[in-house]
Amino acid sequence: MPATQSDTPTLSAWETSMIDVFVRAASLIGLPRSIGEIYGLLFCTPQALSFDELVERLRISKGSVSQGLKVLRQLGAVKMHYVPGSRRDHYRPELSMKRLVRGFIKDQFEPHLLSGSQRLDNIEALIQEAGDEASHAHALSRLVTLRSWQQRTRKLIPILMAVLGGANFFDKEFTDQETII
Amino acid sequence: MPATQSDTPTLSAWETSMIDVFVRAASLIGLPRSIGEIYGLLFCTPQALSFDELVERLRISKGSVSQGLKVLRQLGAVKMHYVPGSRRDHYRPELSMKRLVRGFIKDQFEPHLLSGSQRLDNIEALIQEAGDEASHAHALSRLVTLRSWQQRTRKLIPILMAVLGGANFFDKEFTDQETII
DNA sequence: AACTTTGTTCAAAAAAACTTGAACAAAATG
DNA sequence: CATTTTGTTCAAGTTTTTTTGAACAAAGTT
Repeated sequence: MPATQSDTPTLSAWETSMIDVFVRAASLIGLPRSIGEIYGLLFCTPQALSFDELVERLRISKGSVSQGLKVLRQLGAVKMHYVPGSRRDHYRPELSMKRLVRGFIKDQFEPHLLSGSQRLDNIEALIQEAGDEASHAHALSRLVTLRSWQQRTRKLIPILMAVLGGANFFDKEFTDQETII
Repeated sequence: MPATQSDTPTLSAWETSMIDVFVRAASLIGLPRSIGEIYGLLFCTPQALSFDELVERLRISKGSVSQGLKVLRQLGAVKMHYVPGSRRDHYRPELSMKRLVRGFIKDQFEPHLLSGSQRLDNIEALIQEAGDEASHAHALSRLVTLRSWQQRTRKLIPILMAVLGGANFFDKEFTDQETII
């Protein structure tokens, strides 16, 4: 098979299925399909891939790849990888579950928790201002519940990270260059 | 103020803000606005509310309320509450964070984990069938990574529930009828 | 400096998700 | 049994999100 300069090898069956897993996972956590595809292909591929290779192999637009990589970089889900002799940026997937989860929580979760605290203070003020004295007690007690949920969520995150970071003897990966922590 | 038979009291400022918190929380976990509104209003209100009261006070369609309550029931986020002398179904919010989280995980998370296992087995078969012998090793090692992520997620869930269920001395609620566990 | 390569931005198009409301079913009432 | 009450279903309409691609910027080459 004489390869002309730009024949894009189509995705193999197993690659398609594995990418599909990431597309579903992305949608589960509220990220668009294209982001799942990009991370998925990087995950499947032994070498770092360039912008153009992602565009060609996935057959999605440059715009989608550009925005997708931007989000993935923010999340810490991909790392840029210098390839000598190439001017293009190359990308590798982050393979540590702990770092992936931390990135997601830091970027998508904690901001909401924070702004949440201020919102609850605001609500407390509104309850005080409200005319209806009779229902103050109930309103305030619900506010207490809400604050306790917030606080518990905050305490949960470090525990989660500790469990993910702890002695994970069951998932060493010996065949990869990367150390999976 | 002579109340005619169907004057709908508009939502107070604090109710609106508190409902807003739930609308945001809903969107964070991928649920539609209307579901956040319904749960939010139930959360704000001392008494159980009927279907019609939800439609009227939130000013959303019967269809939205019907579908929203269906999802909330599935999640275990609302409970039906019998009100003597009324033919209508009445609803109360589930106030236990543990139960809310469990309902969400059981309904939205675990199914994906399960189907995930079968998908990975499928991918393994596809890798074996694939012609490209050279990349088998890499593909299989990535599959191992994926399985370890799955397994860790599965182990995480009981820990999460245990932490939520454990001695949570800081969030007792004394003023409500319900026991918050 | 003109040209090429590489990647970003953003307005418009396309797709997906959500909401509505009218038609319908189920059960209670008279 | 006809009628009313209560709630569900679903096709069509609306809104939101995602994708595209052409114009643009930045930096490297000749």
